[in-house]
Amino acid sequence: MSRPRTRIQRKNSETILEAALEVFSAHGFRGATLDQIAEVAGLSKPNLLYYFPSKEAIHTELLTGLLDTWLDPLRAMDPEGDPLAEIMAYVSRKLEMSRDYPRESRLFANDILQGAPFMRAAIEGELTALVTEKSQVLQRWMDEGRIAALPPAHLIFSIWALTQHYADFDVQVRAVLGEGHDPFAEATDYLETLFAKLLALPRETG
Amino acid sequence: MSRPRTRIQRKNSETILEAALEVFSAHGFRGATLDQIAEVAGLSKPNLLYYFPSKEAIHTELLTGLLDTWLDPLRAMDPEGDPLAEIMAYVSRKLEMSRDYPRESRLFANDILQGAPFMRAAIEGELTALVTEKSQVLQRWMDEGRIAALPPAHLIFSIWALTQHYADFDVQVRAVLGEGHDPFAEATDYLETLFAKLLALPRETG
DNA sequence: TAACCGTTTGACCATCCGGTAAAGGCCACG
DNA sequence: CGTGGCCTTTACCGGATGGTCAAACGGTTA
Repeated sequence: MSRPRTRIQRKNSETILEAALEVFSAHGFRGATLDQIAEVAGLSKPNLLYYFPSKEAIHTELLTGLLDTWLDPLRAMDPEGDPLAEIMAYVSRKLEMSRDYPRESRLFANDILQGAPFMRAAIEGELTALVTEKSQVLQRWMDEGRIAALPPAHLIFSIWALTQHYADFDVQVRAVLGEGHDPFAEATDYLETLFAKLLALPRETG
Repeated sequence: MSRPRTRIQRKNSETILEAALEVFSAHGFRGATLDQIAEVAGLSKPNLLYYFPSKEAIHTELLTGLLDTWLDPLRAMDPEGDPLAEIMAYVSRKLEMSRDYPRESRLFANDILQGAPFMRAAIEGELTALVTEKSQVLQRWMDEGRIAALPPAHLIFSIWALTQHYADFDVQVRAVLGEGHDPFAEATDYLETLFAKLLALPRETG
């Protein structure tokens, strides 16, 4: 189903993947059922299996199809740009992803939490390669004295952790903050402050 | 089974809960099966159900039994202590929990990720109360000018996010870092730097 | 209009899984 | 050393669930 031919195939495949995202992200792979996905998609279960060979195939296509999108913000970090601005923009984009695409965030989180049974290959390949590449950029910026010197990989981890937390642990964040808070608006300010302080060059000791 | 009477009851209940922690944290509630837990525990499935009334009862007892332990590091933050030292100690303890009790971290993460079907009450009650209490302590420290002024709840979120990341996303962290790294040792240094910079009082503008 | 082909569905199957029943084993106590 | 009661197991049940199949549907084309 990777190359849908007819219009109806394209439409139904998309409908199914959208429904699958909804259900898989909310219940995990094992916790999701084809019946649930079928209901959300407005299709019958055998009809799902006309478009995809199995439950696992739907899940796999979802993950692989979304991975690129998920890594785009990091890819967009420009080695020729201004270091601080590039990193802040990356944090900002990543937090927007958490706000606008929390289901995708949870989908990935579910898998990685359980030892990445589905994403292991992508993590060890594509993702590690990208982080390695961008770590070198960060390291160069640090060597050039344009941002504070820090372990680049851990800097990236902290960006992931802090931004994805607001998507993955949304219920907890909202419960703790209570009514009358906009978690993402507050997080935007807070993370901007945090990374500004973290990356600022240490003052000359006088 | 909350009050085991005989020695054998106590032992088997503990064995079951230990096995359940192993299996639930690795596969989530729905992904775990009683047969898996029974196998890990070295008991038969009906035997599990002699000690606990249902799969859900095992899961619930696990969660409630571990919640207090999980919140202990935050509870231990002393309002009368030195602000920076207290917070740094909290970060340190929380990271140690991630290192020494990753299964517990994943158990909670699994539930919250999926909307906290099991922990919702505890999150809205106990956890929110504790965070509220400690937020006031942090706010006072900020008002007294002893640490940088930041939104207290978000400060706590960032401690959770950054420390738990190393437990919950362990496979990803290790894949990205590659061989020859000690994620937790490096994280200790990195997070110490991060929070030191974050909490440092802004210099007088000269 | 008839026939072809992509699409949809109702009925069904096999397996997995949480849970039950009842018989048998085993230990502690008298 | 026997008996009562705690513990364990074998066999099994019923519902949920992933997946199959063949028939039916419907739109496009000759």
